[in-house]
Order: sequence, then structure tokens, then C-alpha cells
Amino acid sequence: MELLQGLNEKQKEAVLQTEGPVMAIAGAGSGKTSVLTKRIAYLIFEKNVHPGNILAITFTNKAANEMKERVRHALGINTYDMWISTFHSMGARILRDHIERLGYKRNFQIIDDDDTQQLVKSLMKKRNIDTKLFSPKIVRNLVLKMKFDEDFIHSVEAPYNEIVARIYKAYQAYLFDSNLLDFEDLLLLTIRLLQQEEDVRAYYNDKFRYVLVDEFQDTNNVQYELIKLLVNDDHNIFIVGDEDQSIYAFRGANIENIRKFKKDYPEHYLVLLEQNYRSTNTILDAANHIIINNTARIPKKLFSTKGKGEPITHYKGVTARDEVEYVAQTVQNMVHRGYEYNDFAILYRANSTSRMFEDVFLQKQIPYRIFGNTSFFKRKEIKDFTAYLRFILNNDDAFSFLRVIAVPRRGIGAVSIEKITTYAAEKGLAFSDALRLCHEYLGTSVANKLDAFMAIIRDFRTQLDELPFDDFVDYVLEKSGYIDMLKTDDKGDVRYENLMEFKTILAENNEIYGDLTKEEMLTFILEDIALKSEESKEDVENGVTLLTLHSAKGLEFRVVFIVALEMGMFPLARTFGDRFEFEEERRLMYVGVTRAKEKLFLTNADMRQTYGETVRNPDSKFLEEIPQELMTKEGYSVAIRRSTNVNDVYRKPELKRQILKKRQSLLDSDNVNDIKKGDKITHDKFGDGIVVSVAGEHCIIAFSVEHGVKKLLKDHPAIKKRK
DNA sequence: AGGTCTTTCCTTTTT
DNA sequence: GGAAAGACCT
Repeated sequence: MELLQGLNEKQKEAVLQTEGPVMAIAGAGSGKTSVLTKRIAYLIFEKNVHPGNILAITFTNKAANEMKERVRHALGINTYDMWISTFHSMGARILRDHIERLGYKRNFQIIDDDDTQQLVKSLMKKRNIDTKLFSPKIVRNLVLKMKFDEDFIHSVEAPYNEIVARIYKAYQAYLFDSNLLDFEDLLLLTIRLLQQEEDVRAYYNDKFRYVLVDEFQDTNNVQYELIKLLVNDDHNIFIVGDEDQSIYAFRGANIENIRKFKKDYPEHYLVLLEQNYRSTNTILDAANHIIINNTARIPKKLFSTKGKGEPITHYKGVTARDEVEYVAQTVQNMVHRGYEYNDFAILYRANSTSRMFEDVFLQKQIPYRIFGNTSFFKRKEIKDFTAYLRFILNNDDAFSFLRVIAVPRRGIGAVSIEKITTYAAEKGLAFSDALRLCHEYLGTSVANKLDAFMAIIRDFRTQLDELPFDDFVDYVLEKSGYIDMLKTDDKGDVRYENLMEFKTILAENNEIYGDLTKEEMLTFILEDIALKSEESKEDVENGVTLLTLHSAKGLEFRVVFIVALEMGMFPLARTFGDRFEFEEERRLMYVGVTRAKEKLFLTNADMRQTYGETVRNPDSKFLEEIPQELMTKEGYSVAIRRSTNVNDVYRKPELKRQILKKRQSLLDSDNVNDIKKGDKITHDKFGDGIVVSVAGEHCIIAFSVEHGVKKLLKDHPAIKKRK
């Protein structure tokens, strides 16, 4: 059969065993994605299964998109009827149709993690809980756990237990009243719906005859529960996973689910995919030697028919800058030798590491793509504008109101808003009604301002139906005063451009959802934005890929650089004391190494700036775990390491003190602006100016007319003396 | 209330 | 070193 061409025996089994539960344990690079897509093709072409009867669940949007792409293009199947999505978008899609059964309104909006964090904080403040003494971050995490299991609160210790219990209640009520769902709700409410409403469950059980779950090792208990509710009595469930690649325990992923699956579906068919089609044996050897250090795992050894390949290169830079320059230089050299920019990936543990690479790549004109990081949709202006859209659609959305009322400022501040919410609470009114009826509570001037604002919002609601999206966006930006506000913002130009970019995105969606009402359309678009956090904006055709180790999962590249391999950077310092967490770091390393097809570079630096301070981290433990004969060493590691022992700095306090002292004196001399009255200086932000007077640490400087006269710290780094 | 300067916290990782 | 929150001044 043509479809099965190029598959090995094990892979064929995984495709052909269509009925009943199947568990495929698939090592890195074992052709898992192609098994998944071919299985879908086989179901449709050979078993005549309707695409609408297939549900494929992935973990990230990137994986979902890639699977869609492959099913659509490589196999020529129309994915329109097929559900290929993440757990969360699947939940949203089901809830959009049935959530009224749970008392919510169907035009609910999704609130992202940043916003829940803020919400918890403001709820704490409103209840006079000191957010300095009690971290809102901890409270929020505990509240989220309580969402999964209310009994969880009994294991929380005083005094947090009482606070968390209160905030949990308030938080849930707030979301419900505002018709908002957080990420957890997307799963939990779907479960509640399926448990509570038998006919709904029957509908989906009948619809989803074949369920496929990718990256099963990353499912948490709630997601597993959801899978079980969706799988019907035929038990046609296919899961693919690899416990060595479980990297989401921090988010509740539970490797135990693999064992639970075995128990819940005792009749399951097991397939082991161990042959690797991706990497050279040198790379696999290194990966095997790293992962073997983890205690809790089923032994598994990847093998490959590819040759030995090139050795791994470890480069140690003198500074982090040096490390980055080396990476850039190496990329360029290899491109001259015939590689494409597309062939390279730079992998790092934390998003913040990407900054310096961006700097250097820009400078050297190396094209690159960057995944994740500050997503387009998390920018202030975009969040502001989406808050407008949300509030226009739903006047009960108090959270969006708070944002919108303050940009631009409208003379309605914290005090007045507090009055409105108190009023709503006392009278038991919906937020939208409170906004209409609260006049007596407010001063006349504030009441008038609020009226004027609500009139604008009502007008926006009318215009939404009247105007094409393009014009609607311009209309809102103009009439809300947002455009005027940007004129005084020093980042106004960039912000404006981003908003125009956002307009384009809306217009594109307009075409996709052409047959819906404007309101429905906008609701879908906002949902999309909330769930698909990242959209690689700069669409470089051929560029180096910069991404975190987490988002690298499932991808492969000819050449991979894993950077900043230092104790504290990777593995992260906070994981040192916890074996469980440390082993997750190691799995992350394993994922990183196995992304490489031909050549692997491991880099780090002797010195780097962290939090604005120079630190010297020892080499990452993971470097030692790779057999040294697989590696060649370059850079600092060869030249200098023998003469200075980095660890001395940590062992000898007096040495450390000396270094600190020297560093301090360097800092001091760097920052001292020996300026006197009458000196001409230049300021990073205010431009050129003349020193009017100096007194102690401060000085008074006259800048150009638009900035005027300012009192500033004399030694502020933004001030430089002009020659 | 709003703007500016100063201090604080920070880095996991994703939906 | 940089963003966000807070303190302080107008």
C-alpha cells in the first residue's frame, strides 16, 4: 500500500491497529508525527472514516498547526471538518456551543494568565490583604490548584489557607459575573458539561469515533479526565508519548497518566518505536548518556542507521557576548559552506537569553525568526485595544472596563471605580447595570464623564455592525482618544504601527469567518488571540530559528546550538535542591540534544551579566554527562581553564570580596560624571542640556524647551558630558 | 489625579 | 540591565 511506504514494521503496526486503545511509546526522532498523520490518512482513505469523526489533540498550537499542515498538504485531506487542536481550544470550541447549560453566556471571553495574576492581586488589595506579606503569585497558584480540587485547601497552611479560600471564592465569582473564563475553566467546565449533560456527552461520543493524543506524557490529570469522557465505548483511543520528553510537570503534567492509561484500558495494544531517523549516532550517544542519569524511567535506548557523523563542539566564551559572537560567526561560516539559515536553531532555557542573540544577529545581518517571548498580543497597545473590543461586546466585563477607562485617562480614577464596584455588590447588580444606575453614588462631574464614556461605547457597538472592520478599528481608535494619547507617547509610533498590524489581522479573519455576524466574528477572533499567544510576526523566509527548549519539542534542525550551558542558567539554579525538578531539566536537555540531525554545538561563557551583575557560573553538569570523546573543545575552555580555576571564586571568600571590590570601583568610576555648573551634557532621553547647578548627589539641568529644567541624579548613567 | 523619578523585582518553561 | 510598581512631587 502506497500509504505505508517508507515506514518500518513498528510504525506500520501503529498505523494499522486502528481499533481499540493503542499506546505508542515513541522515542525522539522515531517518526512519530508521520505515524500520526498516516494513521489519520489510513482511517479516512482505507477505513472510510469521515474526517468529522476524528479528534486529534496536541499540546501546543505549533504542533496543531504542523499536523494540520501535513494532513492538508502532504495527504491532501480537507481539515475543515476535522478537529485538530490543543486541549484548550477544543474546550473553548465545545463550550462555545453548550456553555449556556452551565449558566454562562455563550459570548464568554478568555482571560490570560497575566490578567488572572493581576485580578488576584486587585482582589487581595480590595480586601486589605497586604500584597507585600502575601505574594499574589503564590495565592494565585494556590487558587488555581483549588479550582482543580476544592479540598486542596485543607493541605494549605495558615495563614495562607484562609486568604486563599477567600480569594478563591471572590475570584470565581468575579469571573462568572464578568462572563470570563480562565485557561483552567476551558478544561474544567468542559468536564463538568460532559459529566452533567448526558445528551451533550452522547453527542460528542457519537461524533468522535477515533481520538488521537499527541505528547501524551505532558497531559495533566484534568486533561486525562477529559480524554476519558470523550472516548466512547469503542475505546478507539491512540496515544503517543515518551516519558523521557516529559517537560511540563511544572504545569501539572503527570507521567503517571501513562500507567493510568494501562490500567484504564487493559486491552490496549503497545508499540515501541525506538529507531531514530533523525540524528547521527554521535548525537544519539550523547542523548542516551545524558538521560541515563535520571532515576525514574523505563530504560530505552535510541539507535540510528545514520553514521557516526561529526563530533559535538563545545565552545566556551570568555564572556556571554563572546559566546554569541561565536555562534553568529559559526552560522555565517557554515552558510558560506552551503548551509541555509533555515538549517540552524538556537535553543535556550529562558526567553531572556534571546536578547543578545537578536542584537548580534541584527548587527551582522543574519536573518532570524523568534518564537514566543513577548508575543505581539501581549503588547500594551494590543491589550488595550482588545480590552475595548471585549468591553464593547460585553458591558459586564468589569476587568476590561478597568483597563479601558484608564487609557486614555478620563478623570475617572481608582476611587470612583471602587464606588461603582461597591455599589454593584451592595445592590446585587450586574456590572453593566451598576454602570447605568450608579449616578447618585458619584459626584456630578464624574457621573457625567462616565455617561459620556458609556455613550461612546454604545456608539461603538452600533458602528461594529455598520462599518467594515478596517474602518471600525480606525473609528474606535480615533473616537476613544487613543490616537491622541499616542501622540504624547514616546513609543507612540511603534504602538501605532502595531495597532495597524492588528487591523490587518482582524481583516484577514474577516475573510475566514465571512458568514458570521460581526459580533460572532469578533468573539471568535478574540478567542483565537487569547489561545494562540504567538504568531511569528516577522515572517523571514529563510532565517535562523531562536526558541526555548520547551517550544523546540517536536521540531528538528540540521544544526542545533544549545546555549548558556552553565549551572544556574541551564539547569536553572532553583532546581538544584530538588531531584524531581532537576531531572526535568535533564529531560529538557535530552529534548534539546535530540533536535539536532547533523551537528550539535554546546556553548557557554566564563562570565555573563545577570540582573546587571557579572557572574561566573561553573559549566553545566549536563556537559560532563556527555562522553568526552564525542566532543571537541574550543575557545576559553582550551586556552585559559587550566590556569584559573573558576571554582576558586566560590570557595574562597576573600577572593570573591576582592572581585566584588574591584567590580564596585569599576562601577563607581564608570558612573561618576565629573560635572560642574555650566557644563554641557547630553541625556539619553532629554537630549542636550546645560548644568545650572550641582548640589550633593543632585544637579539641575536645563534642557531644550520641550523638556525644560529638571532636577536629576548627578551620576545617573543617562547623563554624559559633552566634549 | 496625573506625571516623573526611584525602587524593586526579576527569569522558567505554555495554554 | 530592564520592566513594572511605588514614592514623591506638582
